[in-house]
Amino acid sequence: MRTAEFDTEFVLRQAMAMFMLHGYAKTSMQKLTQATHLHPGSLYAAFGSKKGIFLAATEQYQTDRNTQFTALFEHSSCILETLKQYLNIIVQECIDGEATKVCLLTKSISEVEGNDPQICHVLRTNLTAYEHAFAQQLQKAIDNKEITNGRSAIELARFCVMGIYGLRTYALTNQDPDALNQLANELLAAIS
Amino acid sequence: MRTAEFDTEFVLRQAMAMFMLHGYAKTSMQKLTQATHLHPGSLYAAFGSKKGIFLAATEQYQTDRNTQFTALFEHSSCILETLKQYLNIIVQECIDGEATKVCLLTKSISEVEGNDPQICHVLRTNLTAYEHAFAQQLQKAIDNKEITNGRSAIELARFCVMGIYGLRTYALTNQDPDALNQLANELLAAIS
DNA sequence: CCCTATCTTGAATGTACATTCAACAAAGGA
DNA sequence: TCCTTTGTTGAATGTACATTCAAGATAGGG
Repeated sequence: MRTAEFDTEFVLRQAMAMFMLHGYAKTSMQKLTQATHLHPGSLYAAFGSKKGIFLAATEQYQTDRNTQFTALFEHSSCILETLKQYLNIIVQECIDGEATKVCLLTKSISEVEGNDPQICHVLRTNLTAYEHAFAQQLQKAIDNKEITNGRSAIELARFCVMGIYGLRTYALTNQDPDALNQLANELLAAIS
Repeated sequence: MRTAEFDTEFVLRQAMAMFMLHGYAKTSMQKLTQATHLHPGSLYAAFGSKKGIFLAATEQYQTDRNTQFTALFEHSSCILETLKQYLNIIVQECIDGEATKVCLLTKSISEVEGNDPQICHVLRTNLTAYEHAFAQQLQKAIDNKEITNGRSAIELARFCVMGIYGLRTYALTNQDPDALNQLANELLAAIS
């Protein structure tokens, strides 16, 4: 027998970074072998194909993001305050992040839409789960009476994720921190 | 002498559609020759390279979009009402458009960001011009006293385009017309 | 200590791509 | 009419890619 030598999480996080930086199509197997320090054969043995690597990286991304989200909101007494923190983190990622400037899921679904229904379906499922995670927190805020505008948690969650998608895209056109912070504040104001 | 036989606008609009459907990287010269009914040599004689074709298509896209925008707002007596119409058009494009589901500029800048500074710069410039066009209309609405919330036209325009970017991205995850229309209404409410 | 099952290595393979170019066609001036 | 200039054609070129695979390495069981 012989056991695999590499750390799957490390490999997937490196791959993830490549896909976020260069997109799905322009991330070559060569870039992936360099970033992961694995040879083509090992990557193919572990993940089957470039698409397999991408889907595994996507899953790792979702896991990591979900951990971060849960940690932030888990013991929050004021949901709106925590949401504000969350938006600030995103703004910061947009300003000084290299890979984290983008969301792997939205960047990829935009690239792949109409070309690969399988990848699209996985990405859509993950993004819908993200929306639901927001809805859950916003429901708590409604129950709390932090939010009293009569709009449903689902409705607010949709607006929230739409705002985040827009904010990240807008940041590609304008990196001014003041503008981005103002947008984040306006988003928060629009749901409270 | 001999004169060129093709219609540049037709060629660029066909190319545009290919780039919107498949993205920059996955639009091969073969797809472009098929869509434009031009042979590689003619395309290269006219535009120099694939990048040249893309940049020319981008310019045509901006021209077409600007014509549409201007036509809609030119003789508008109620800016907010016209803005509502504009958002409805976008929602409709998201629902039943094939190529028009996406904005060529945002889709491309998201794909190409970090890989091609030249293309990025052109796209950023065009998207900034788009934002300014909004600011101009919103300034009219402020002068009109249609909008009296004290926020500047620039600020409102930023929020507006961010919302549109987000709406288009959100539509890739959820095609439900009710959800999209509601988001459009909430966006409008957030700026009035 | 050796054997075998599994992992690693990286050169080889075939394909798809962007780009070039030499041959051909047309059009207008001389 | 013919000649020159410009447009058109599409096969040929070299490159970069995803994927494969045979040879080598390693670890644990017998």
